[in-house]
Amino acid sequence: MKLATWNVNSLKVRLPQVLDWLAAEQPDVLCLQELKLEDKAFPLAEIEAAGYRAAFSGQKTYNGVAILARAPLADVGCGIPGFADEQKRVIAATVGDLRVVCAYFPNGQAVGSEKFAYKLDWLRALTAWLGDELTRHPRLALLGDYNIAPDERDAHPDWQEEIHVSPPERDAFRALTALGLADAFRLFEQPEKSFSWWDYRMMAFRRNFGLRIDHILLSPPLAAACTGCHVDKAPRKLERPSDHAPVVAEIGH
DNA sequence: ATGGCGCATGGAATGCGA
Repeated sequence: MKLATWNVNSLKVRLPQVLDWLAAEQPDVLCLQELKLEDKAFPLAEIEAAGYRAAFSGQKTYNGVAILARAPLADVGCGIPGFADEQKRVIAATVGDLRVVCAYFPNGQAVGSEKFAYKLDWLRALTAWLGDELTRHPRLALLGDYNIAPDERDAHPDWQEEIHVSPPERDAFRALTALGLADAFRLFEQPEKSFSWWDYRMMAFRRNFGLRIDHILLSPPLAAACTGCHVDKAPRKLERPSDHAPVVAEIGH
């Protein structure tokens, strides 16, 4: 079974790339972030024609998340229960015996800003909810754009900003793994300077000036069955790419 | 210190992302 996550930075613009990628990679589950479109504009017909079903929660201009899956999606929920938020950042669904949570974590803008405080509040709420969710669903995967580079290896040495690498953000990431969730990427040997996002500017992709901020966290039974995890840089090389690349994890039976 | 690119909105210039 193949699980994947991809921040597409506008599903409207990236739909042809998403359809090509689905056809080529045949994931069982693909989580999308930054749809940047309202639900009425979601390209459901095209995705169903590609052999996938979809659960989605979108809004105009910003945010927006979706789970695409070959199998039916059950028990769909949007947002973090008990955390009032107009920003569409979380969607969860059960696919077979798997609980899939797709999340677009807040950017945070700058350490100490209002948006940074929101990021930390959001992370606290997410972590508390997932603690509950794990008791109900032992086979759980949290996929998405975390906007956190968990440790030193996950940021280019020349990354100057504090955002995405600050101690409070990394503490919040560790609070998630402390629930028992494993970073699928780090279950395996990986090339040095493996990243999942590269700025559009400064020829960042060509220089591999990036961050690893897109992650797949797996609960213990899934981590035990995980046979591989990698970043697929191919879509980042296309014309008009998203600034993020897909991350893929393979799970055995 | 700033902008640099791309996307959205709206129909130019601005906000935002990371």
